[in-house]
Amino acid sequence: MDHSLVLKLECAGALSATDRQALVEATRRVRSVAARTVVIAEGDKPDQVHVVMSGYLCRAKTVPDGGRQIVAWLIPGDPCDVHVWILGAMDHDLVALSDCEIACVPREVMERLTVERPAIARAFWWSTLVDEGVLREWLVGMGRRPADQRIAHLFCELLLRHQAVGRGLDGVLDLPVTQAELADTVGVSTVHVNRVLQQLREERLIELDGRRLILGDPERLMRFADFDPAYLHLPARA
Amino acid sequence: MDHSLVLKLECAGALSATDRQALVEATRRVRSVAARTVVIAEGDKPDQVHVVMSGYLCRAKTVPDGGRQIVAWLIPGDPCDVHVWILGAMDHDLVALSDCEIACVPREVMERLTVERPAIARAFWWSTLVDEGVLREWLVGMGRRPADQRIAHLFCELLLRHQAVGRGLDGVLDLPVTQAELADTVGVSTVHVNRVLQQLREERLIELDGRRLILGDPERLMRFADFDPAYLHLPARA
DNA sequence: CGGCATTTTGACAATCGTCAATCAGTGTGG
DNA sequence: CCACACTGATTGACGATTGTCAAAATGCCG
Repeated sequence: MDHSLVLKLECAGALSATDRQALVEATRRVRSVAARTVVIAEGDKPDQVHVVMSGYLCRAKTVPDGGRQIVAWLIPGDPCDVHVWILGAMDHDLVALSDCEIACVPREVMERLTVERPAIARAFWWSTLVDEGVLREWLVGMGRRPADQRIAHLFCELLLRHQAVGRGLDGVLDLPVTQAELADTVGVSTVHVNRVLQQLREERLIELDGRRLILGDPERLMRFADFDPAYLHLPARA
Repeated sequence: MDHSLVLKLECAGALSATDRQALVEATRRVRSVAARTVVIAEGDKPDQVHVVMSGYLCRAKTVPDGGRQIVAWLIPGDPCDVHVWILGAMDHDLVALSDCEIACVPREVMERLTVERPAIARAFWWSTLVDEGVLREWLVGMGRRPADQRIAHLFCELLLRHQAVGRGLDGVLDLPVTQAELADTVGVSTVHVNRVLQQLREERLIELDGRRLILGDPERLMRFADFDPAYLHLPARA
């Protein structure tokens, strides 16, 4: 019981044993990727679907002044770009935030999977709808929440999403990313991220040493961050 | 040649005459809605797809302190929530920004349409992928662009999206919304929106009198806003 | 004319960015 | 083992953008 994609998709509803088997088969071909590798670049037109098996990927857009905005984090179990081939070209980059492993599912395999297995098609639909929900919630954060709440909110989200695929159940997450990457995510300067993290540590809301994030009291952090998990559309907690 | 939904979906590729006809049929039932009406509330589980026929709708999320963040604008031709029924419940409100007309397509009709007509199914897919692209671009704006560029960027986007459905070809858009609603959209205070609008008017980048927006030199505005239309995935300009 | 929503203005404060320097950790070559 | 380089974290001073509060002006509609 440890295949992230299966666990993730089962958040949308139970799958049959053969469905699960088909997903495991489809993701057998795995590629290892070093941190900071650009997996898909803006302008590309990929012909396969990627699924994160371990580590973190992100979606990022670059702005003319050299800045960068990260617009999504992908964790194990997350499929990327289930239907990219419908668009002419990628409008952003897909970049490895940490060392990670990525399964590559050719378009034909993907199409067969969704045509022959309605439960899987539906689950992928669910996944993209949730991705949209996450984007909307991030937008709310950017528009209405100060930087400290935004960062806390991100940590809450990462915890719940990891727990949905059987990780971080003890409140501990691997987080091998730099403060600059957090800054690109929450839309503030590196310096300000640093100050905010210190404050969050000060108030004992988080422990973070550069590669491990420990959330000792998630409920308190969620209250601080004004975090309501509804937008993740996860099944009720066991 | 004036059905917004048909024009919009044909951005994804040409449709056959019978496909177009089917879309016109499906959107025959129209509902008029006054500005500020909540069409679908957070927590609802709607069983029909809406399509904007005239006016503006928005997606909005409310935060505990009473604030509100608008996370999307819907203009004529835009379908909303093509597959909502897959999620348990709406995680945000759908609200009329202006008086508008909305077609209501029952779920069964929608499912028949997409099952029987692959080109239409594909076009709806394209539409949701573009919606995601827009969300990502807004996030970039919130994170990396100052308020004046964000507002200018919004205006550029509205112009191009309208032009894609045959409106605003002369650079003039109806915009019967308040500065407070613009503020909720770009994530700044009403006061600041006011100051920014004055500055944009000062520099002759826009004309705006409360219900009409005139963009006399769209190219200049786009340069100012750092606007790259690629994320809208529109077909090349005629 | 009299409300009412909206826009506009000004003064002041808070959040956050920029710049520049320092500190800490890690890996490499001698 | 140590000097060195390099990346990332931290700190402080200062400034810019933007928020808040409160009031006044404008426009709309009955």
